[in-house]
Amino acid sequence: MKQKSGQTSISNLLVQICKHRRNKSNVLLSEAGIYGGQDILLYYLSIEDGQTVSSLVEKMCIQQATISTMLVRMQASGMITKVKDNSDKRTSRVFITEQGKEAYKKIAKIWNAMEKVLIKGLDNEQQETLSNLLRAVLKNLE
Amino acid sequence: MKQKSGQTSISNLLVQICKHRRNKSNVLLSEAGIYGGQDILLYYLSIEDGQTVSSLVEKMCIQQATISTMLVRMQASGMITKVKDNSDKRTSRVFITEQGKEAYKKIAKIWNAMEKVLIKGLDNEQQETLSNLLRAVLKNLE
DNA sequence: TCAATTTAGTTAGGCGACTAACTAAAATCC
DNA sequence: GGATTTTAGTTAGTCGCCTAACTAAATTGA
Repeated sequence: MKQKSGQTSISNLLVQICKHRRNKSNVLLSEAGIYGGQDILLYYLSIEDGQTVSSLVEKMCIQQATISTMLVRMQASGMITKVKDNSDKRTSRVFITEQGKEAYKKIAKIWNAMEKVLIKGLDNEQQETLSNLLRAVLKNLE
Repeated sequence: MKQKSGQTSISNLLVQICKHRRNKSNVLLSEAGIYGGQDILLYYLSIEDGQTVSSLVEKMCIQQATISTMLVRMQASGMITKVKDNSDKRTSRVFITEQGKEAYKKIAKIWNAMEKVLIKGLDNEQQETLSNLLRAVLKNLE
């Protein structure tokens, strides 16, 4: 059996979708004063404030180095603050600022809007099916 | 109806999948001596050699600026060559080198391997369903 | 014909993401 | 208790990707 590849593969469809999703998302996020990637960080901080950098790294599935420079920028832009932990002087705890909270409100709206765009025209059953299949794919990658 | 968001949304699943897919892909591609993103360029060149930069930009859905620096690097690493077009001195034509062709052979194998990983455990019908749903999502984004 | 506009690419600078090499602090172990 | 190892983060450097500003060449249009 000849395998699909290139243009027609699921892999390529995913790449295309992510490219477009990211582009659309970035346009909207820039209106909230943040950059793509920072939204996820603010999401996790809004779930639990004052986490360590390592904790965020684990949840966000990114490298320490990535988040490190990201936090420098986000502190500079006033979205978060970083406080050294006294009980363990290696670690820093990250807190979301009021400005960050305001930004996150916009982010939540943007995510909902993005989701609506993505699933436009799909009925509940199709959404469920897609969700299940994507979960299977994700599992395959982990 | 409460909308799904955050962790459980299709948008988030797609982000997760793409992150993992990209990571896995990058590991394999680095063994072929190229970086993520360069594979797609070599793919389009292998389909049609000697294209203009604009032509590649259109197919790859990226900005001229992105491909411009990318081509500088890929010419430096010996994957492609760039030749000024005499009939239109604004344009350059991009050619894949022998080394680039060798790299592409590896890329094709990597893509097939990636596809296999992605769809592991899904039967033909599920693959078809997923493919159709992803196409619908992609259409929603365009 | 010659100025104005469009088109093709490049350069500069910023962000997310990565690896590798590093510092500093905590934990472990002899 | 002191040396070794592990853990937490940072810094430097590379890439892909983007926007904005720029150059140069082709096209259009009065």
